[in-house]
Amino acid sequence: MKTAEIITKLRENGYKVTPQRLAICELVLSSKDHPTAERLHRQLKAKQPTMSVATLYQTLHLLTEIGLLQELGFGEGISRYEPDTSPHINVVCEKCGKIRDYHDENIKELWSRIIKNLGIQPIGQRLDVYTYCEECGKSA
Amino acid sequence: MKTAEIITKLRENGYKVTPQRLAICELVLSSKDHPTAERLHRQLKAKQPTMSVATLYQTLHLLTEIGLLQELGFGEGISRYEPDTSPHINVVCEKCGKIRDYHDENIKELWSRIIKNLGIQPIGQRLDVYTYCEECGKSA
DNA sequence: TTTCTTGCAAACACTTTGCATGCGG
DNA sequence: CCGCATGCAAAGTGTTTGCAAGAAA
Repeated sequence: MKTAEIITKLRENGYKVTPQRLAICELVLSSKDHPTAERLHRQLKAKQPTMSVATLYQTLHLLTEIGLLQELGFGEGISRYEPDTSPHINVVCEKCGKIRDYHDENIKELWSRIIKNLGIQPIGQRLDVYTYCEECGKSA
Repeated sequence: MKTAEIITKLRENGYKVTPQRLAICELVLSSKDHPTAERLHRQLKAKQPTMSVATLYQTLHLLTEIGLLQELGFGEGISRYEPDTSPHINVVCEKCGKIRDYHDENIKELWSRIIKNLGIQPIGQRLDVYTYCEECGKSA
């Protein structure tokens, strides 16, 4: 997502555009590896040393609010953030916690059929599959 | 799950059978409404006033470990516990947090396709749909 | 100028840990 | 009797809040 689009989205939803918000948005919306808040904060501080966790969390929440981000809560109080909000499968390694997104047309089709049967209007979804990734599988 | 079965399961996995563990197991394994640790603790204390949170969490973890329970982590550090570990959909209300399980034949089909297409042996899954439940939908 | 946002620190909620006592097998 | 389990309280972790100062529109 381009910076210009982000600015538009923020303004559309009544949020002011600040350097902090832009930095957070650009980082998290382009990330492919489901970062934690802690890691985002660490990366952001490298560029803007005064970046506070309060601002980070506040921005993550507003992005979730306007549908640009999904928060994936795991046990042990850890949340990871994911910019891909379309229906797909999160392949999660139970050992190292790595997450890989998996898109498949067949699965999407089947999923929409299930949703239709359910007879509700979903505002989001989360499809996790827990497994051991290749590296962890070998050592297990 | 019957008490006798629980005892067998615990022993099979090398865990001692204590009154606390039995009480926790009987409560959580028969619960249909995805309780939080806090609510379980409150209910357990009514019967056994000395029941500690430490024991509760330790037991919840061992049940997860031996596959009798699934921990559903949400944002904000809240976990809910679910005794149904078979593939099904958690219909979660975004407003009140209520969770309803949904079983559907297509889910089995979805599940087997995931296994085939991904070429992995999953050790668990989590399928959430976020929506507004009937009561909350009306007021929204 | 007005309102929203920031950054800091303190507060918070939930969960885990350390350790002495106690019970299961 | 040995070793794991319990209960308590303290520590820990990740997130949220209150508030004064600062920036966006």
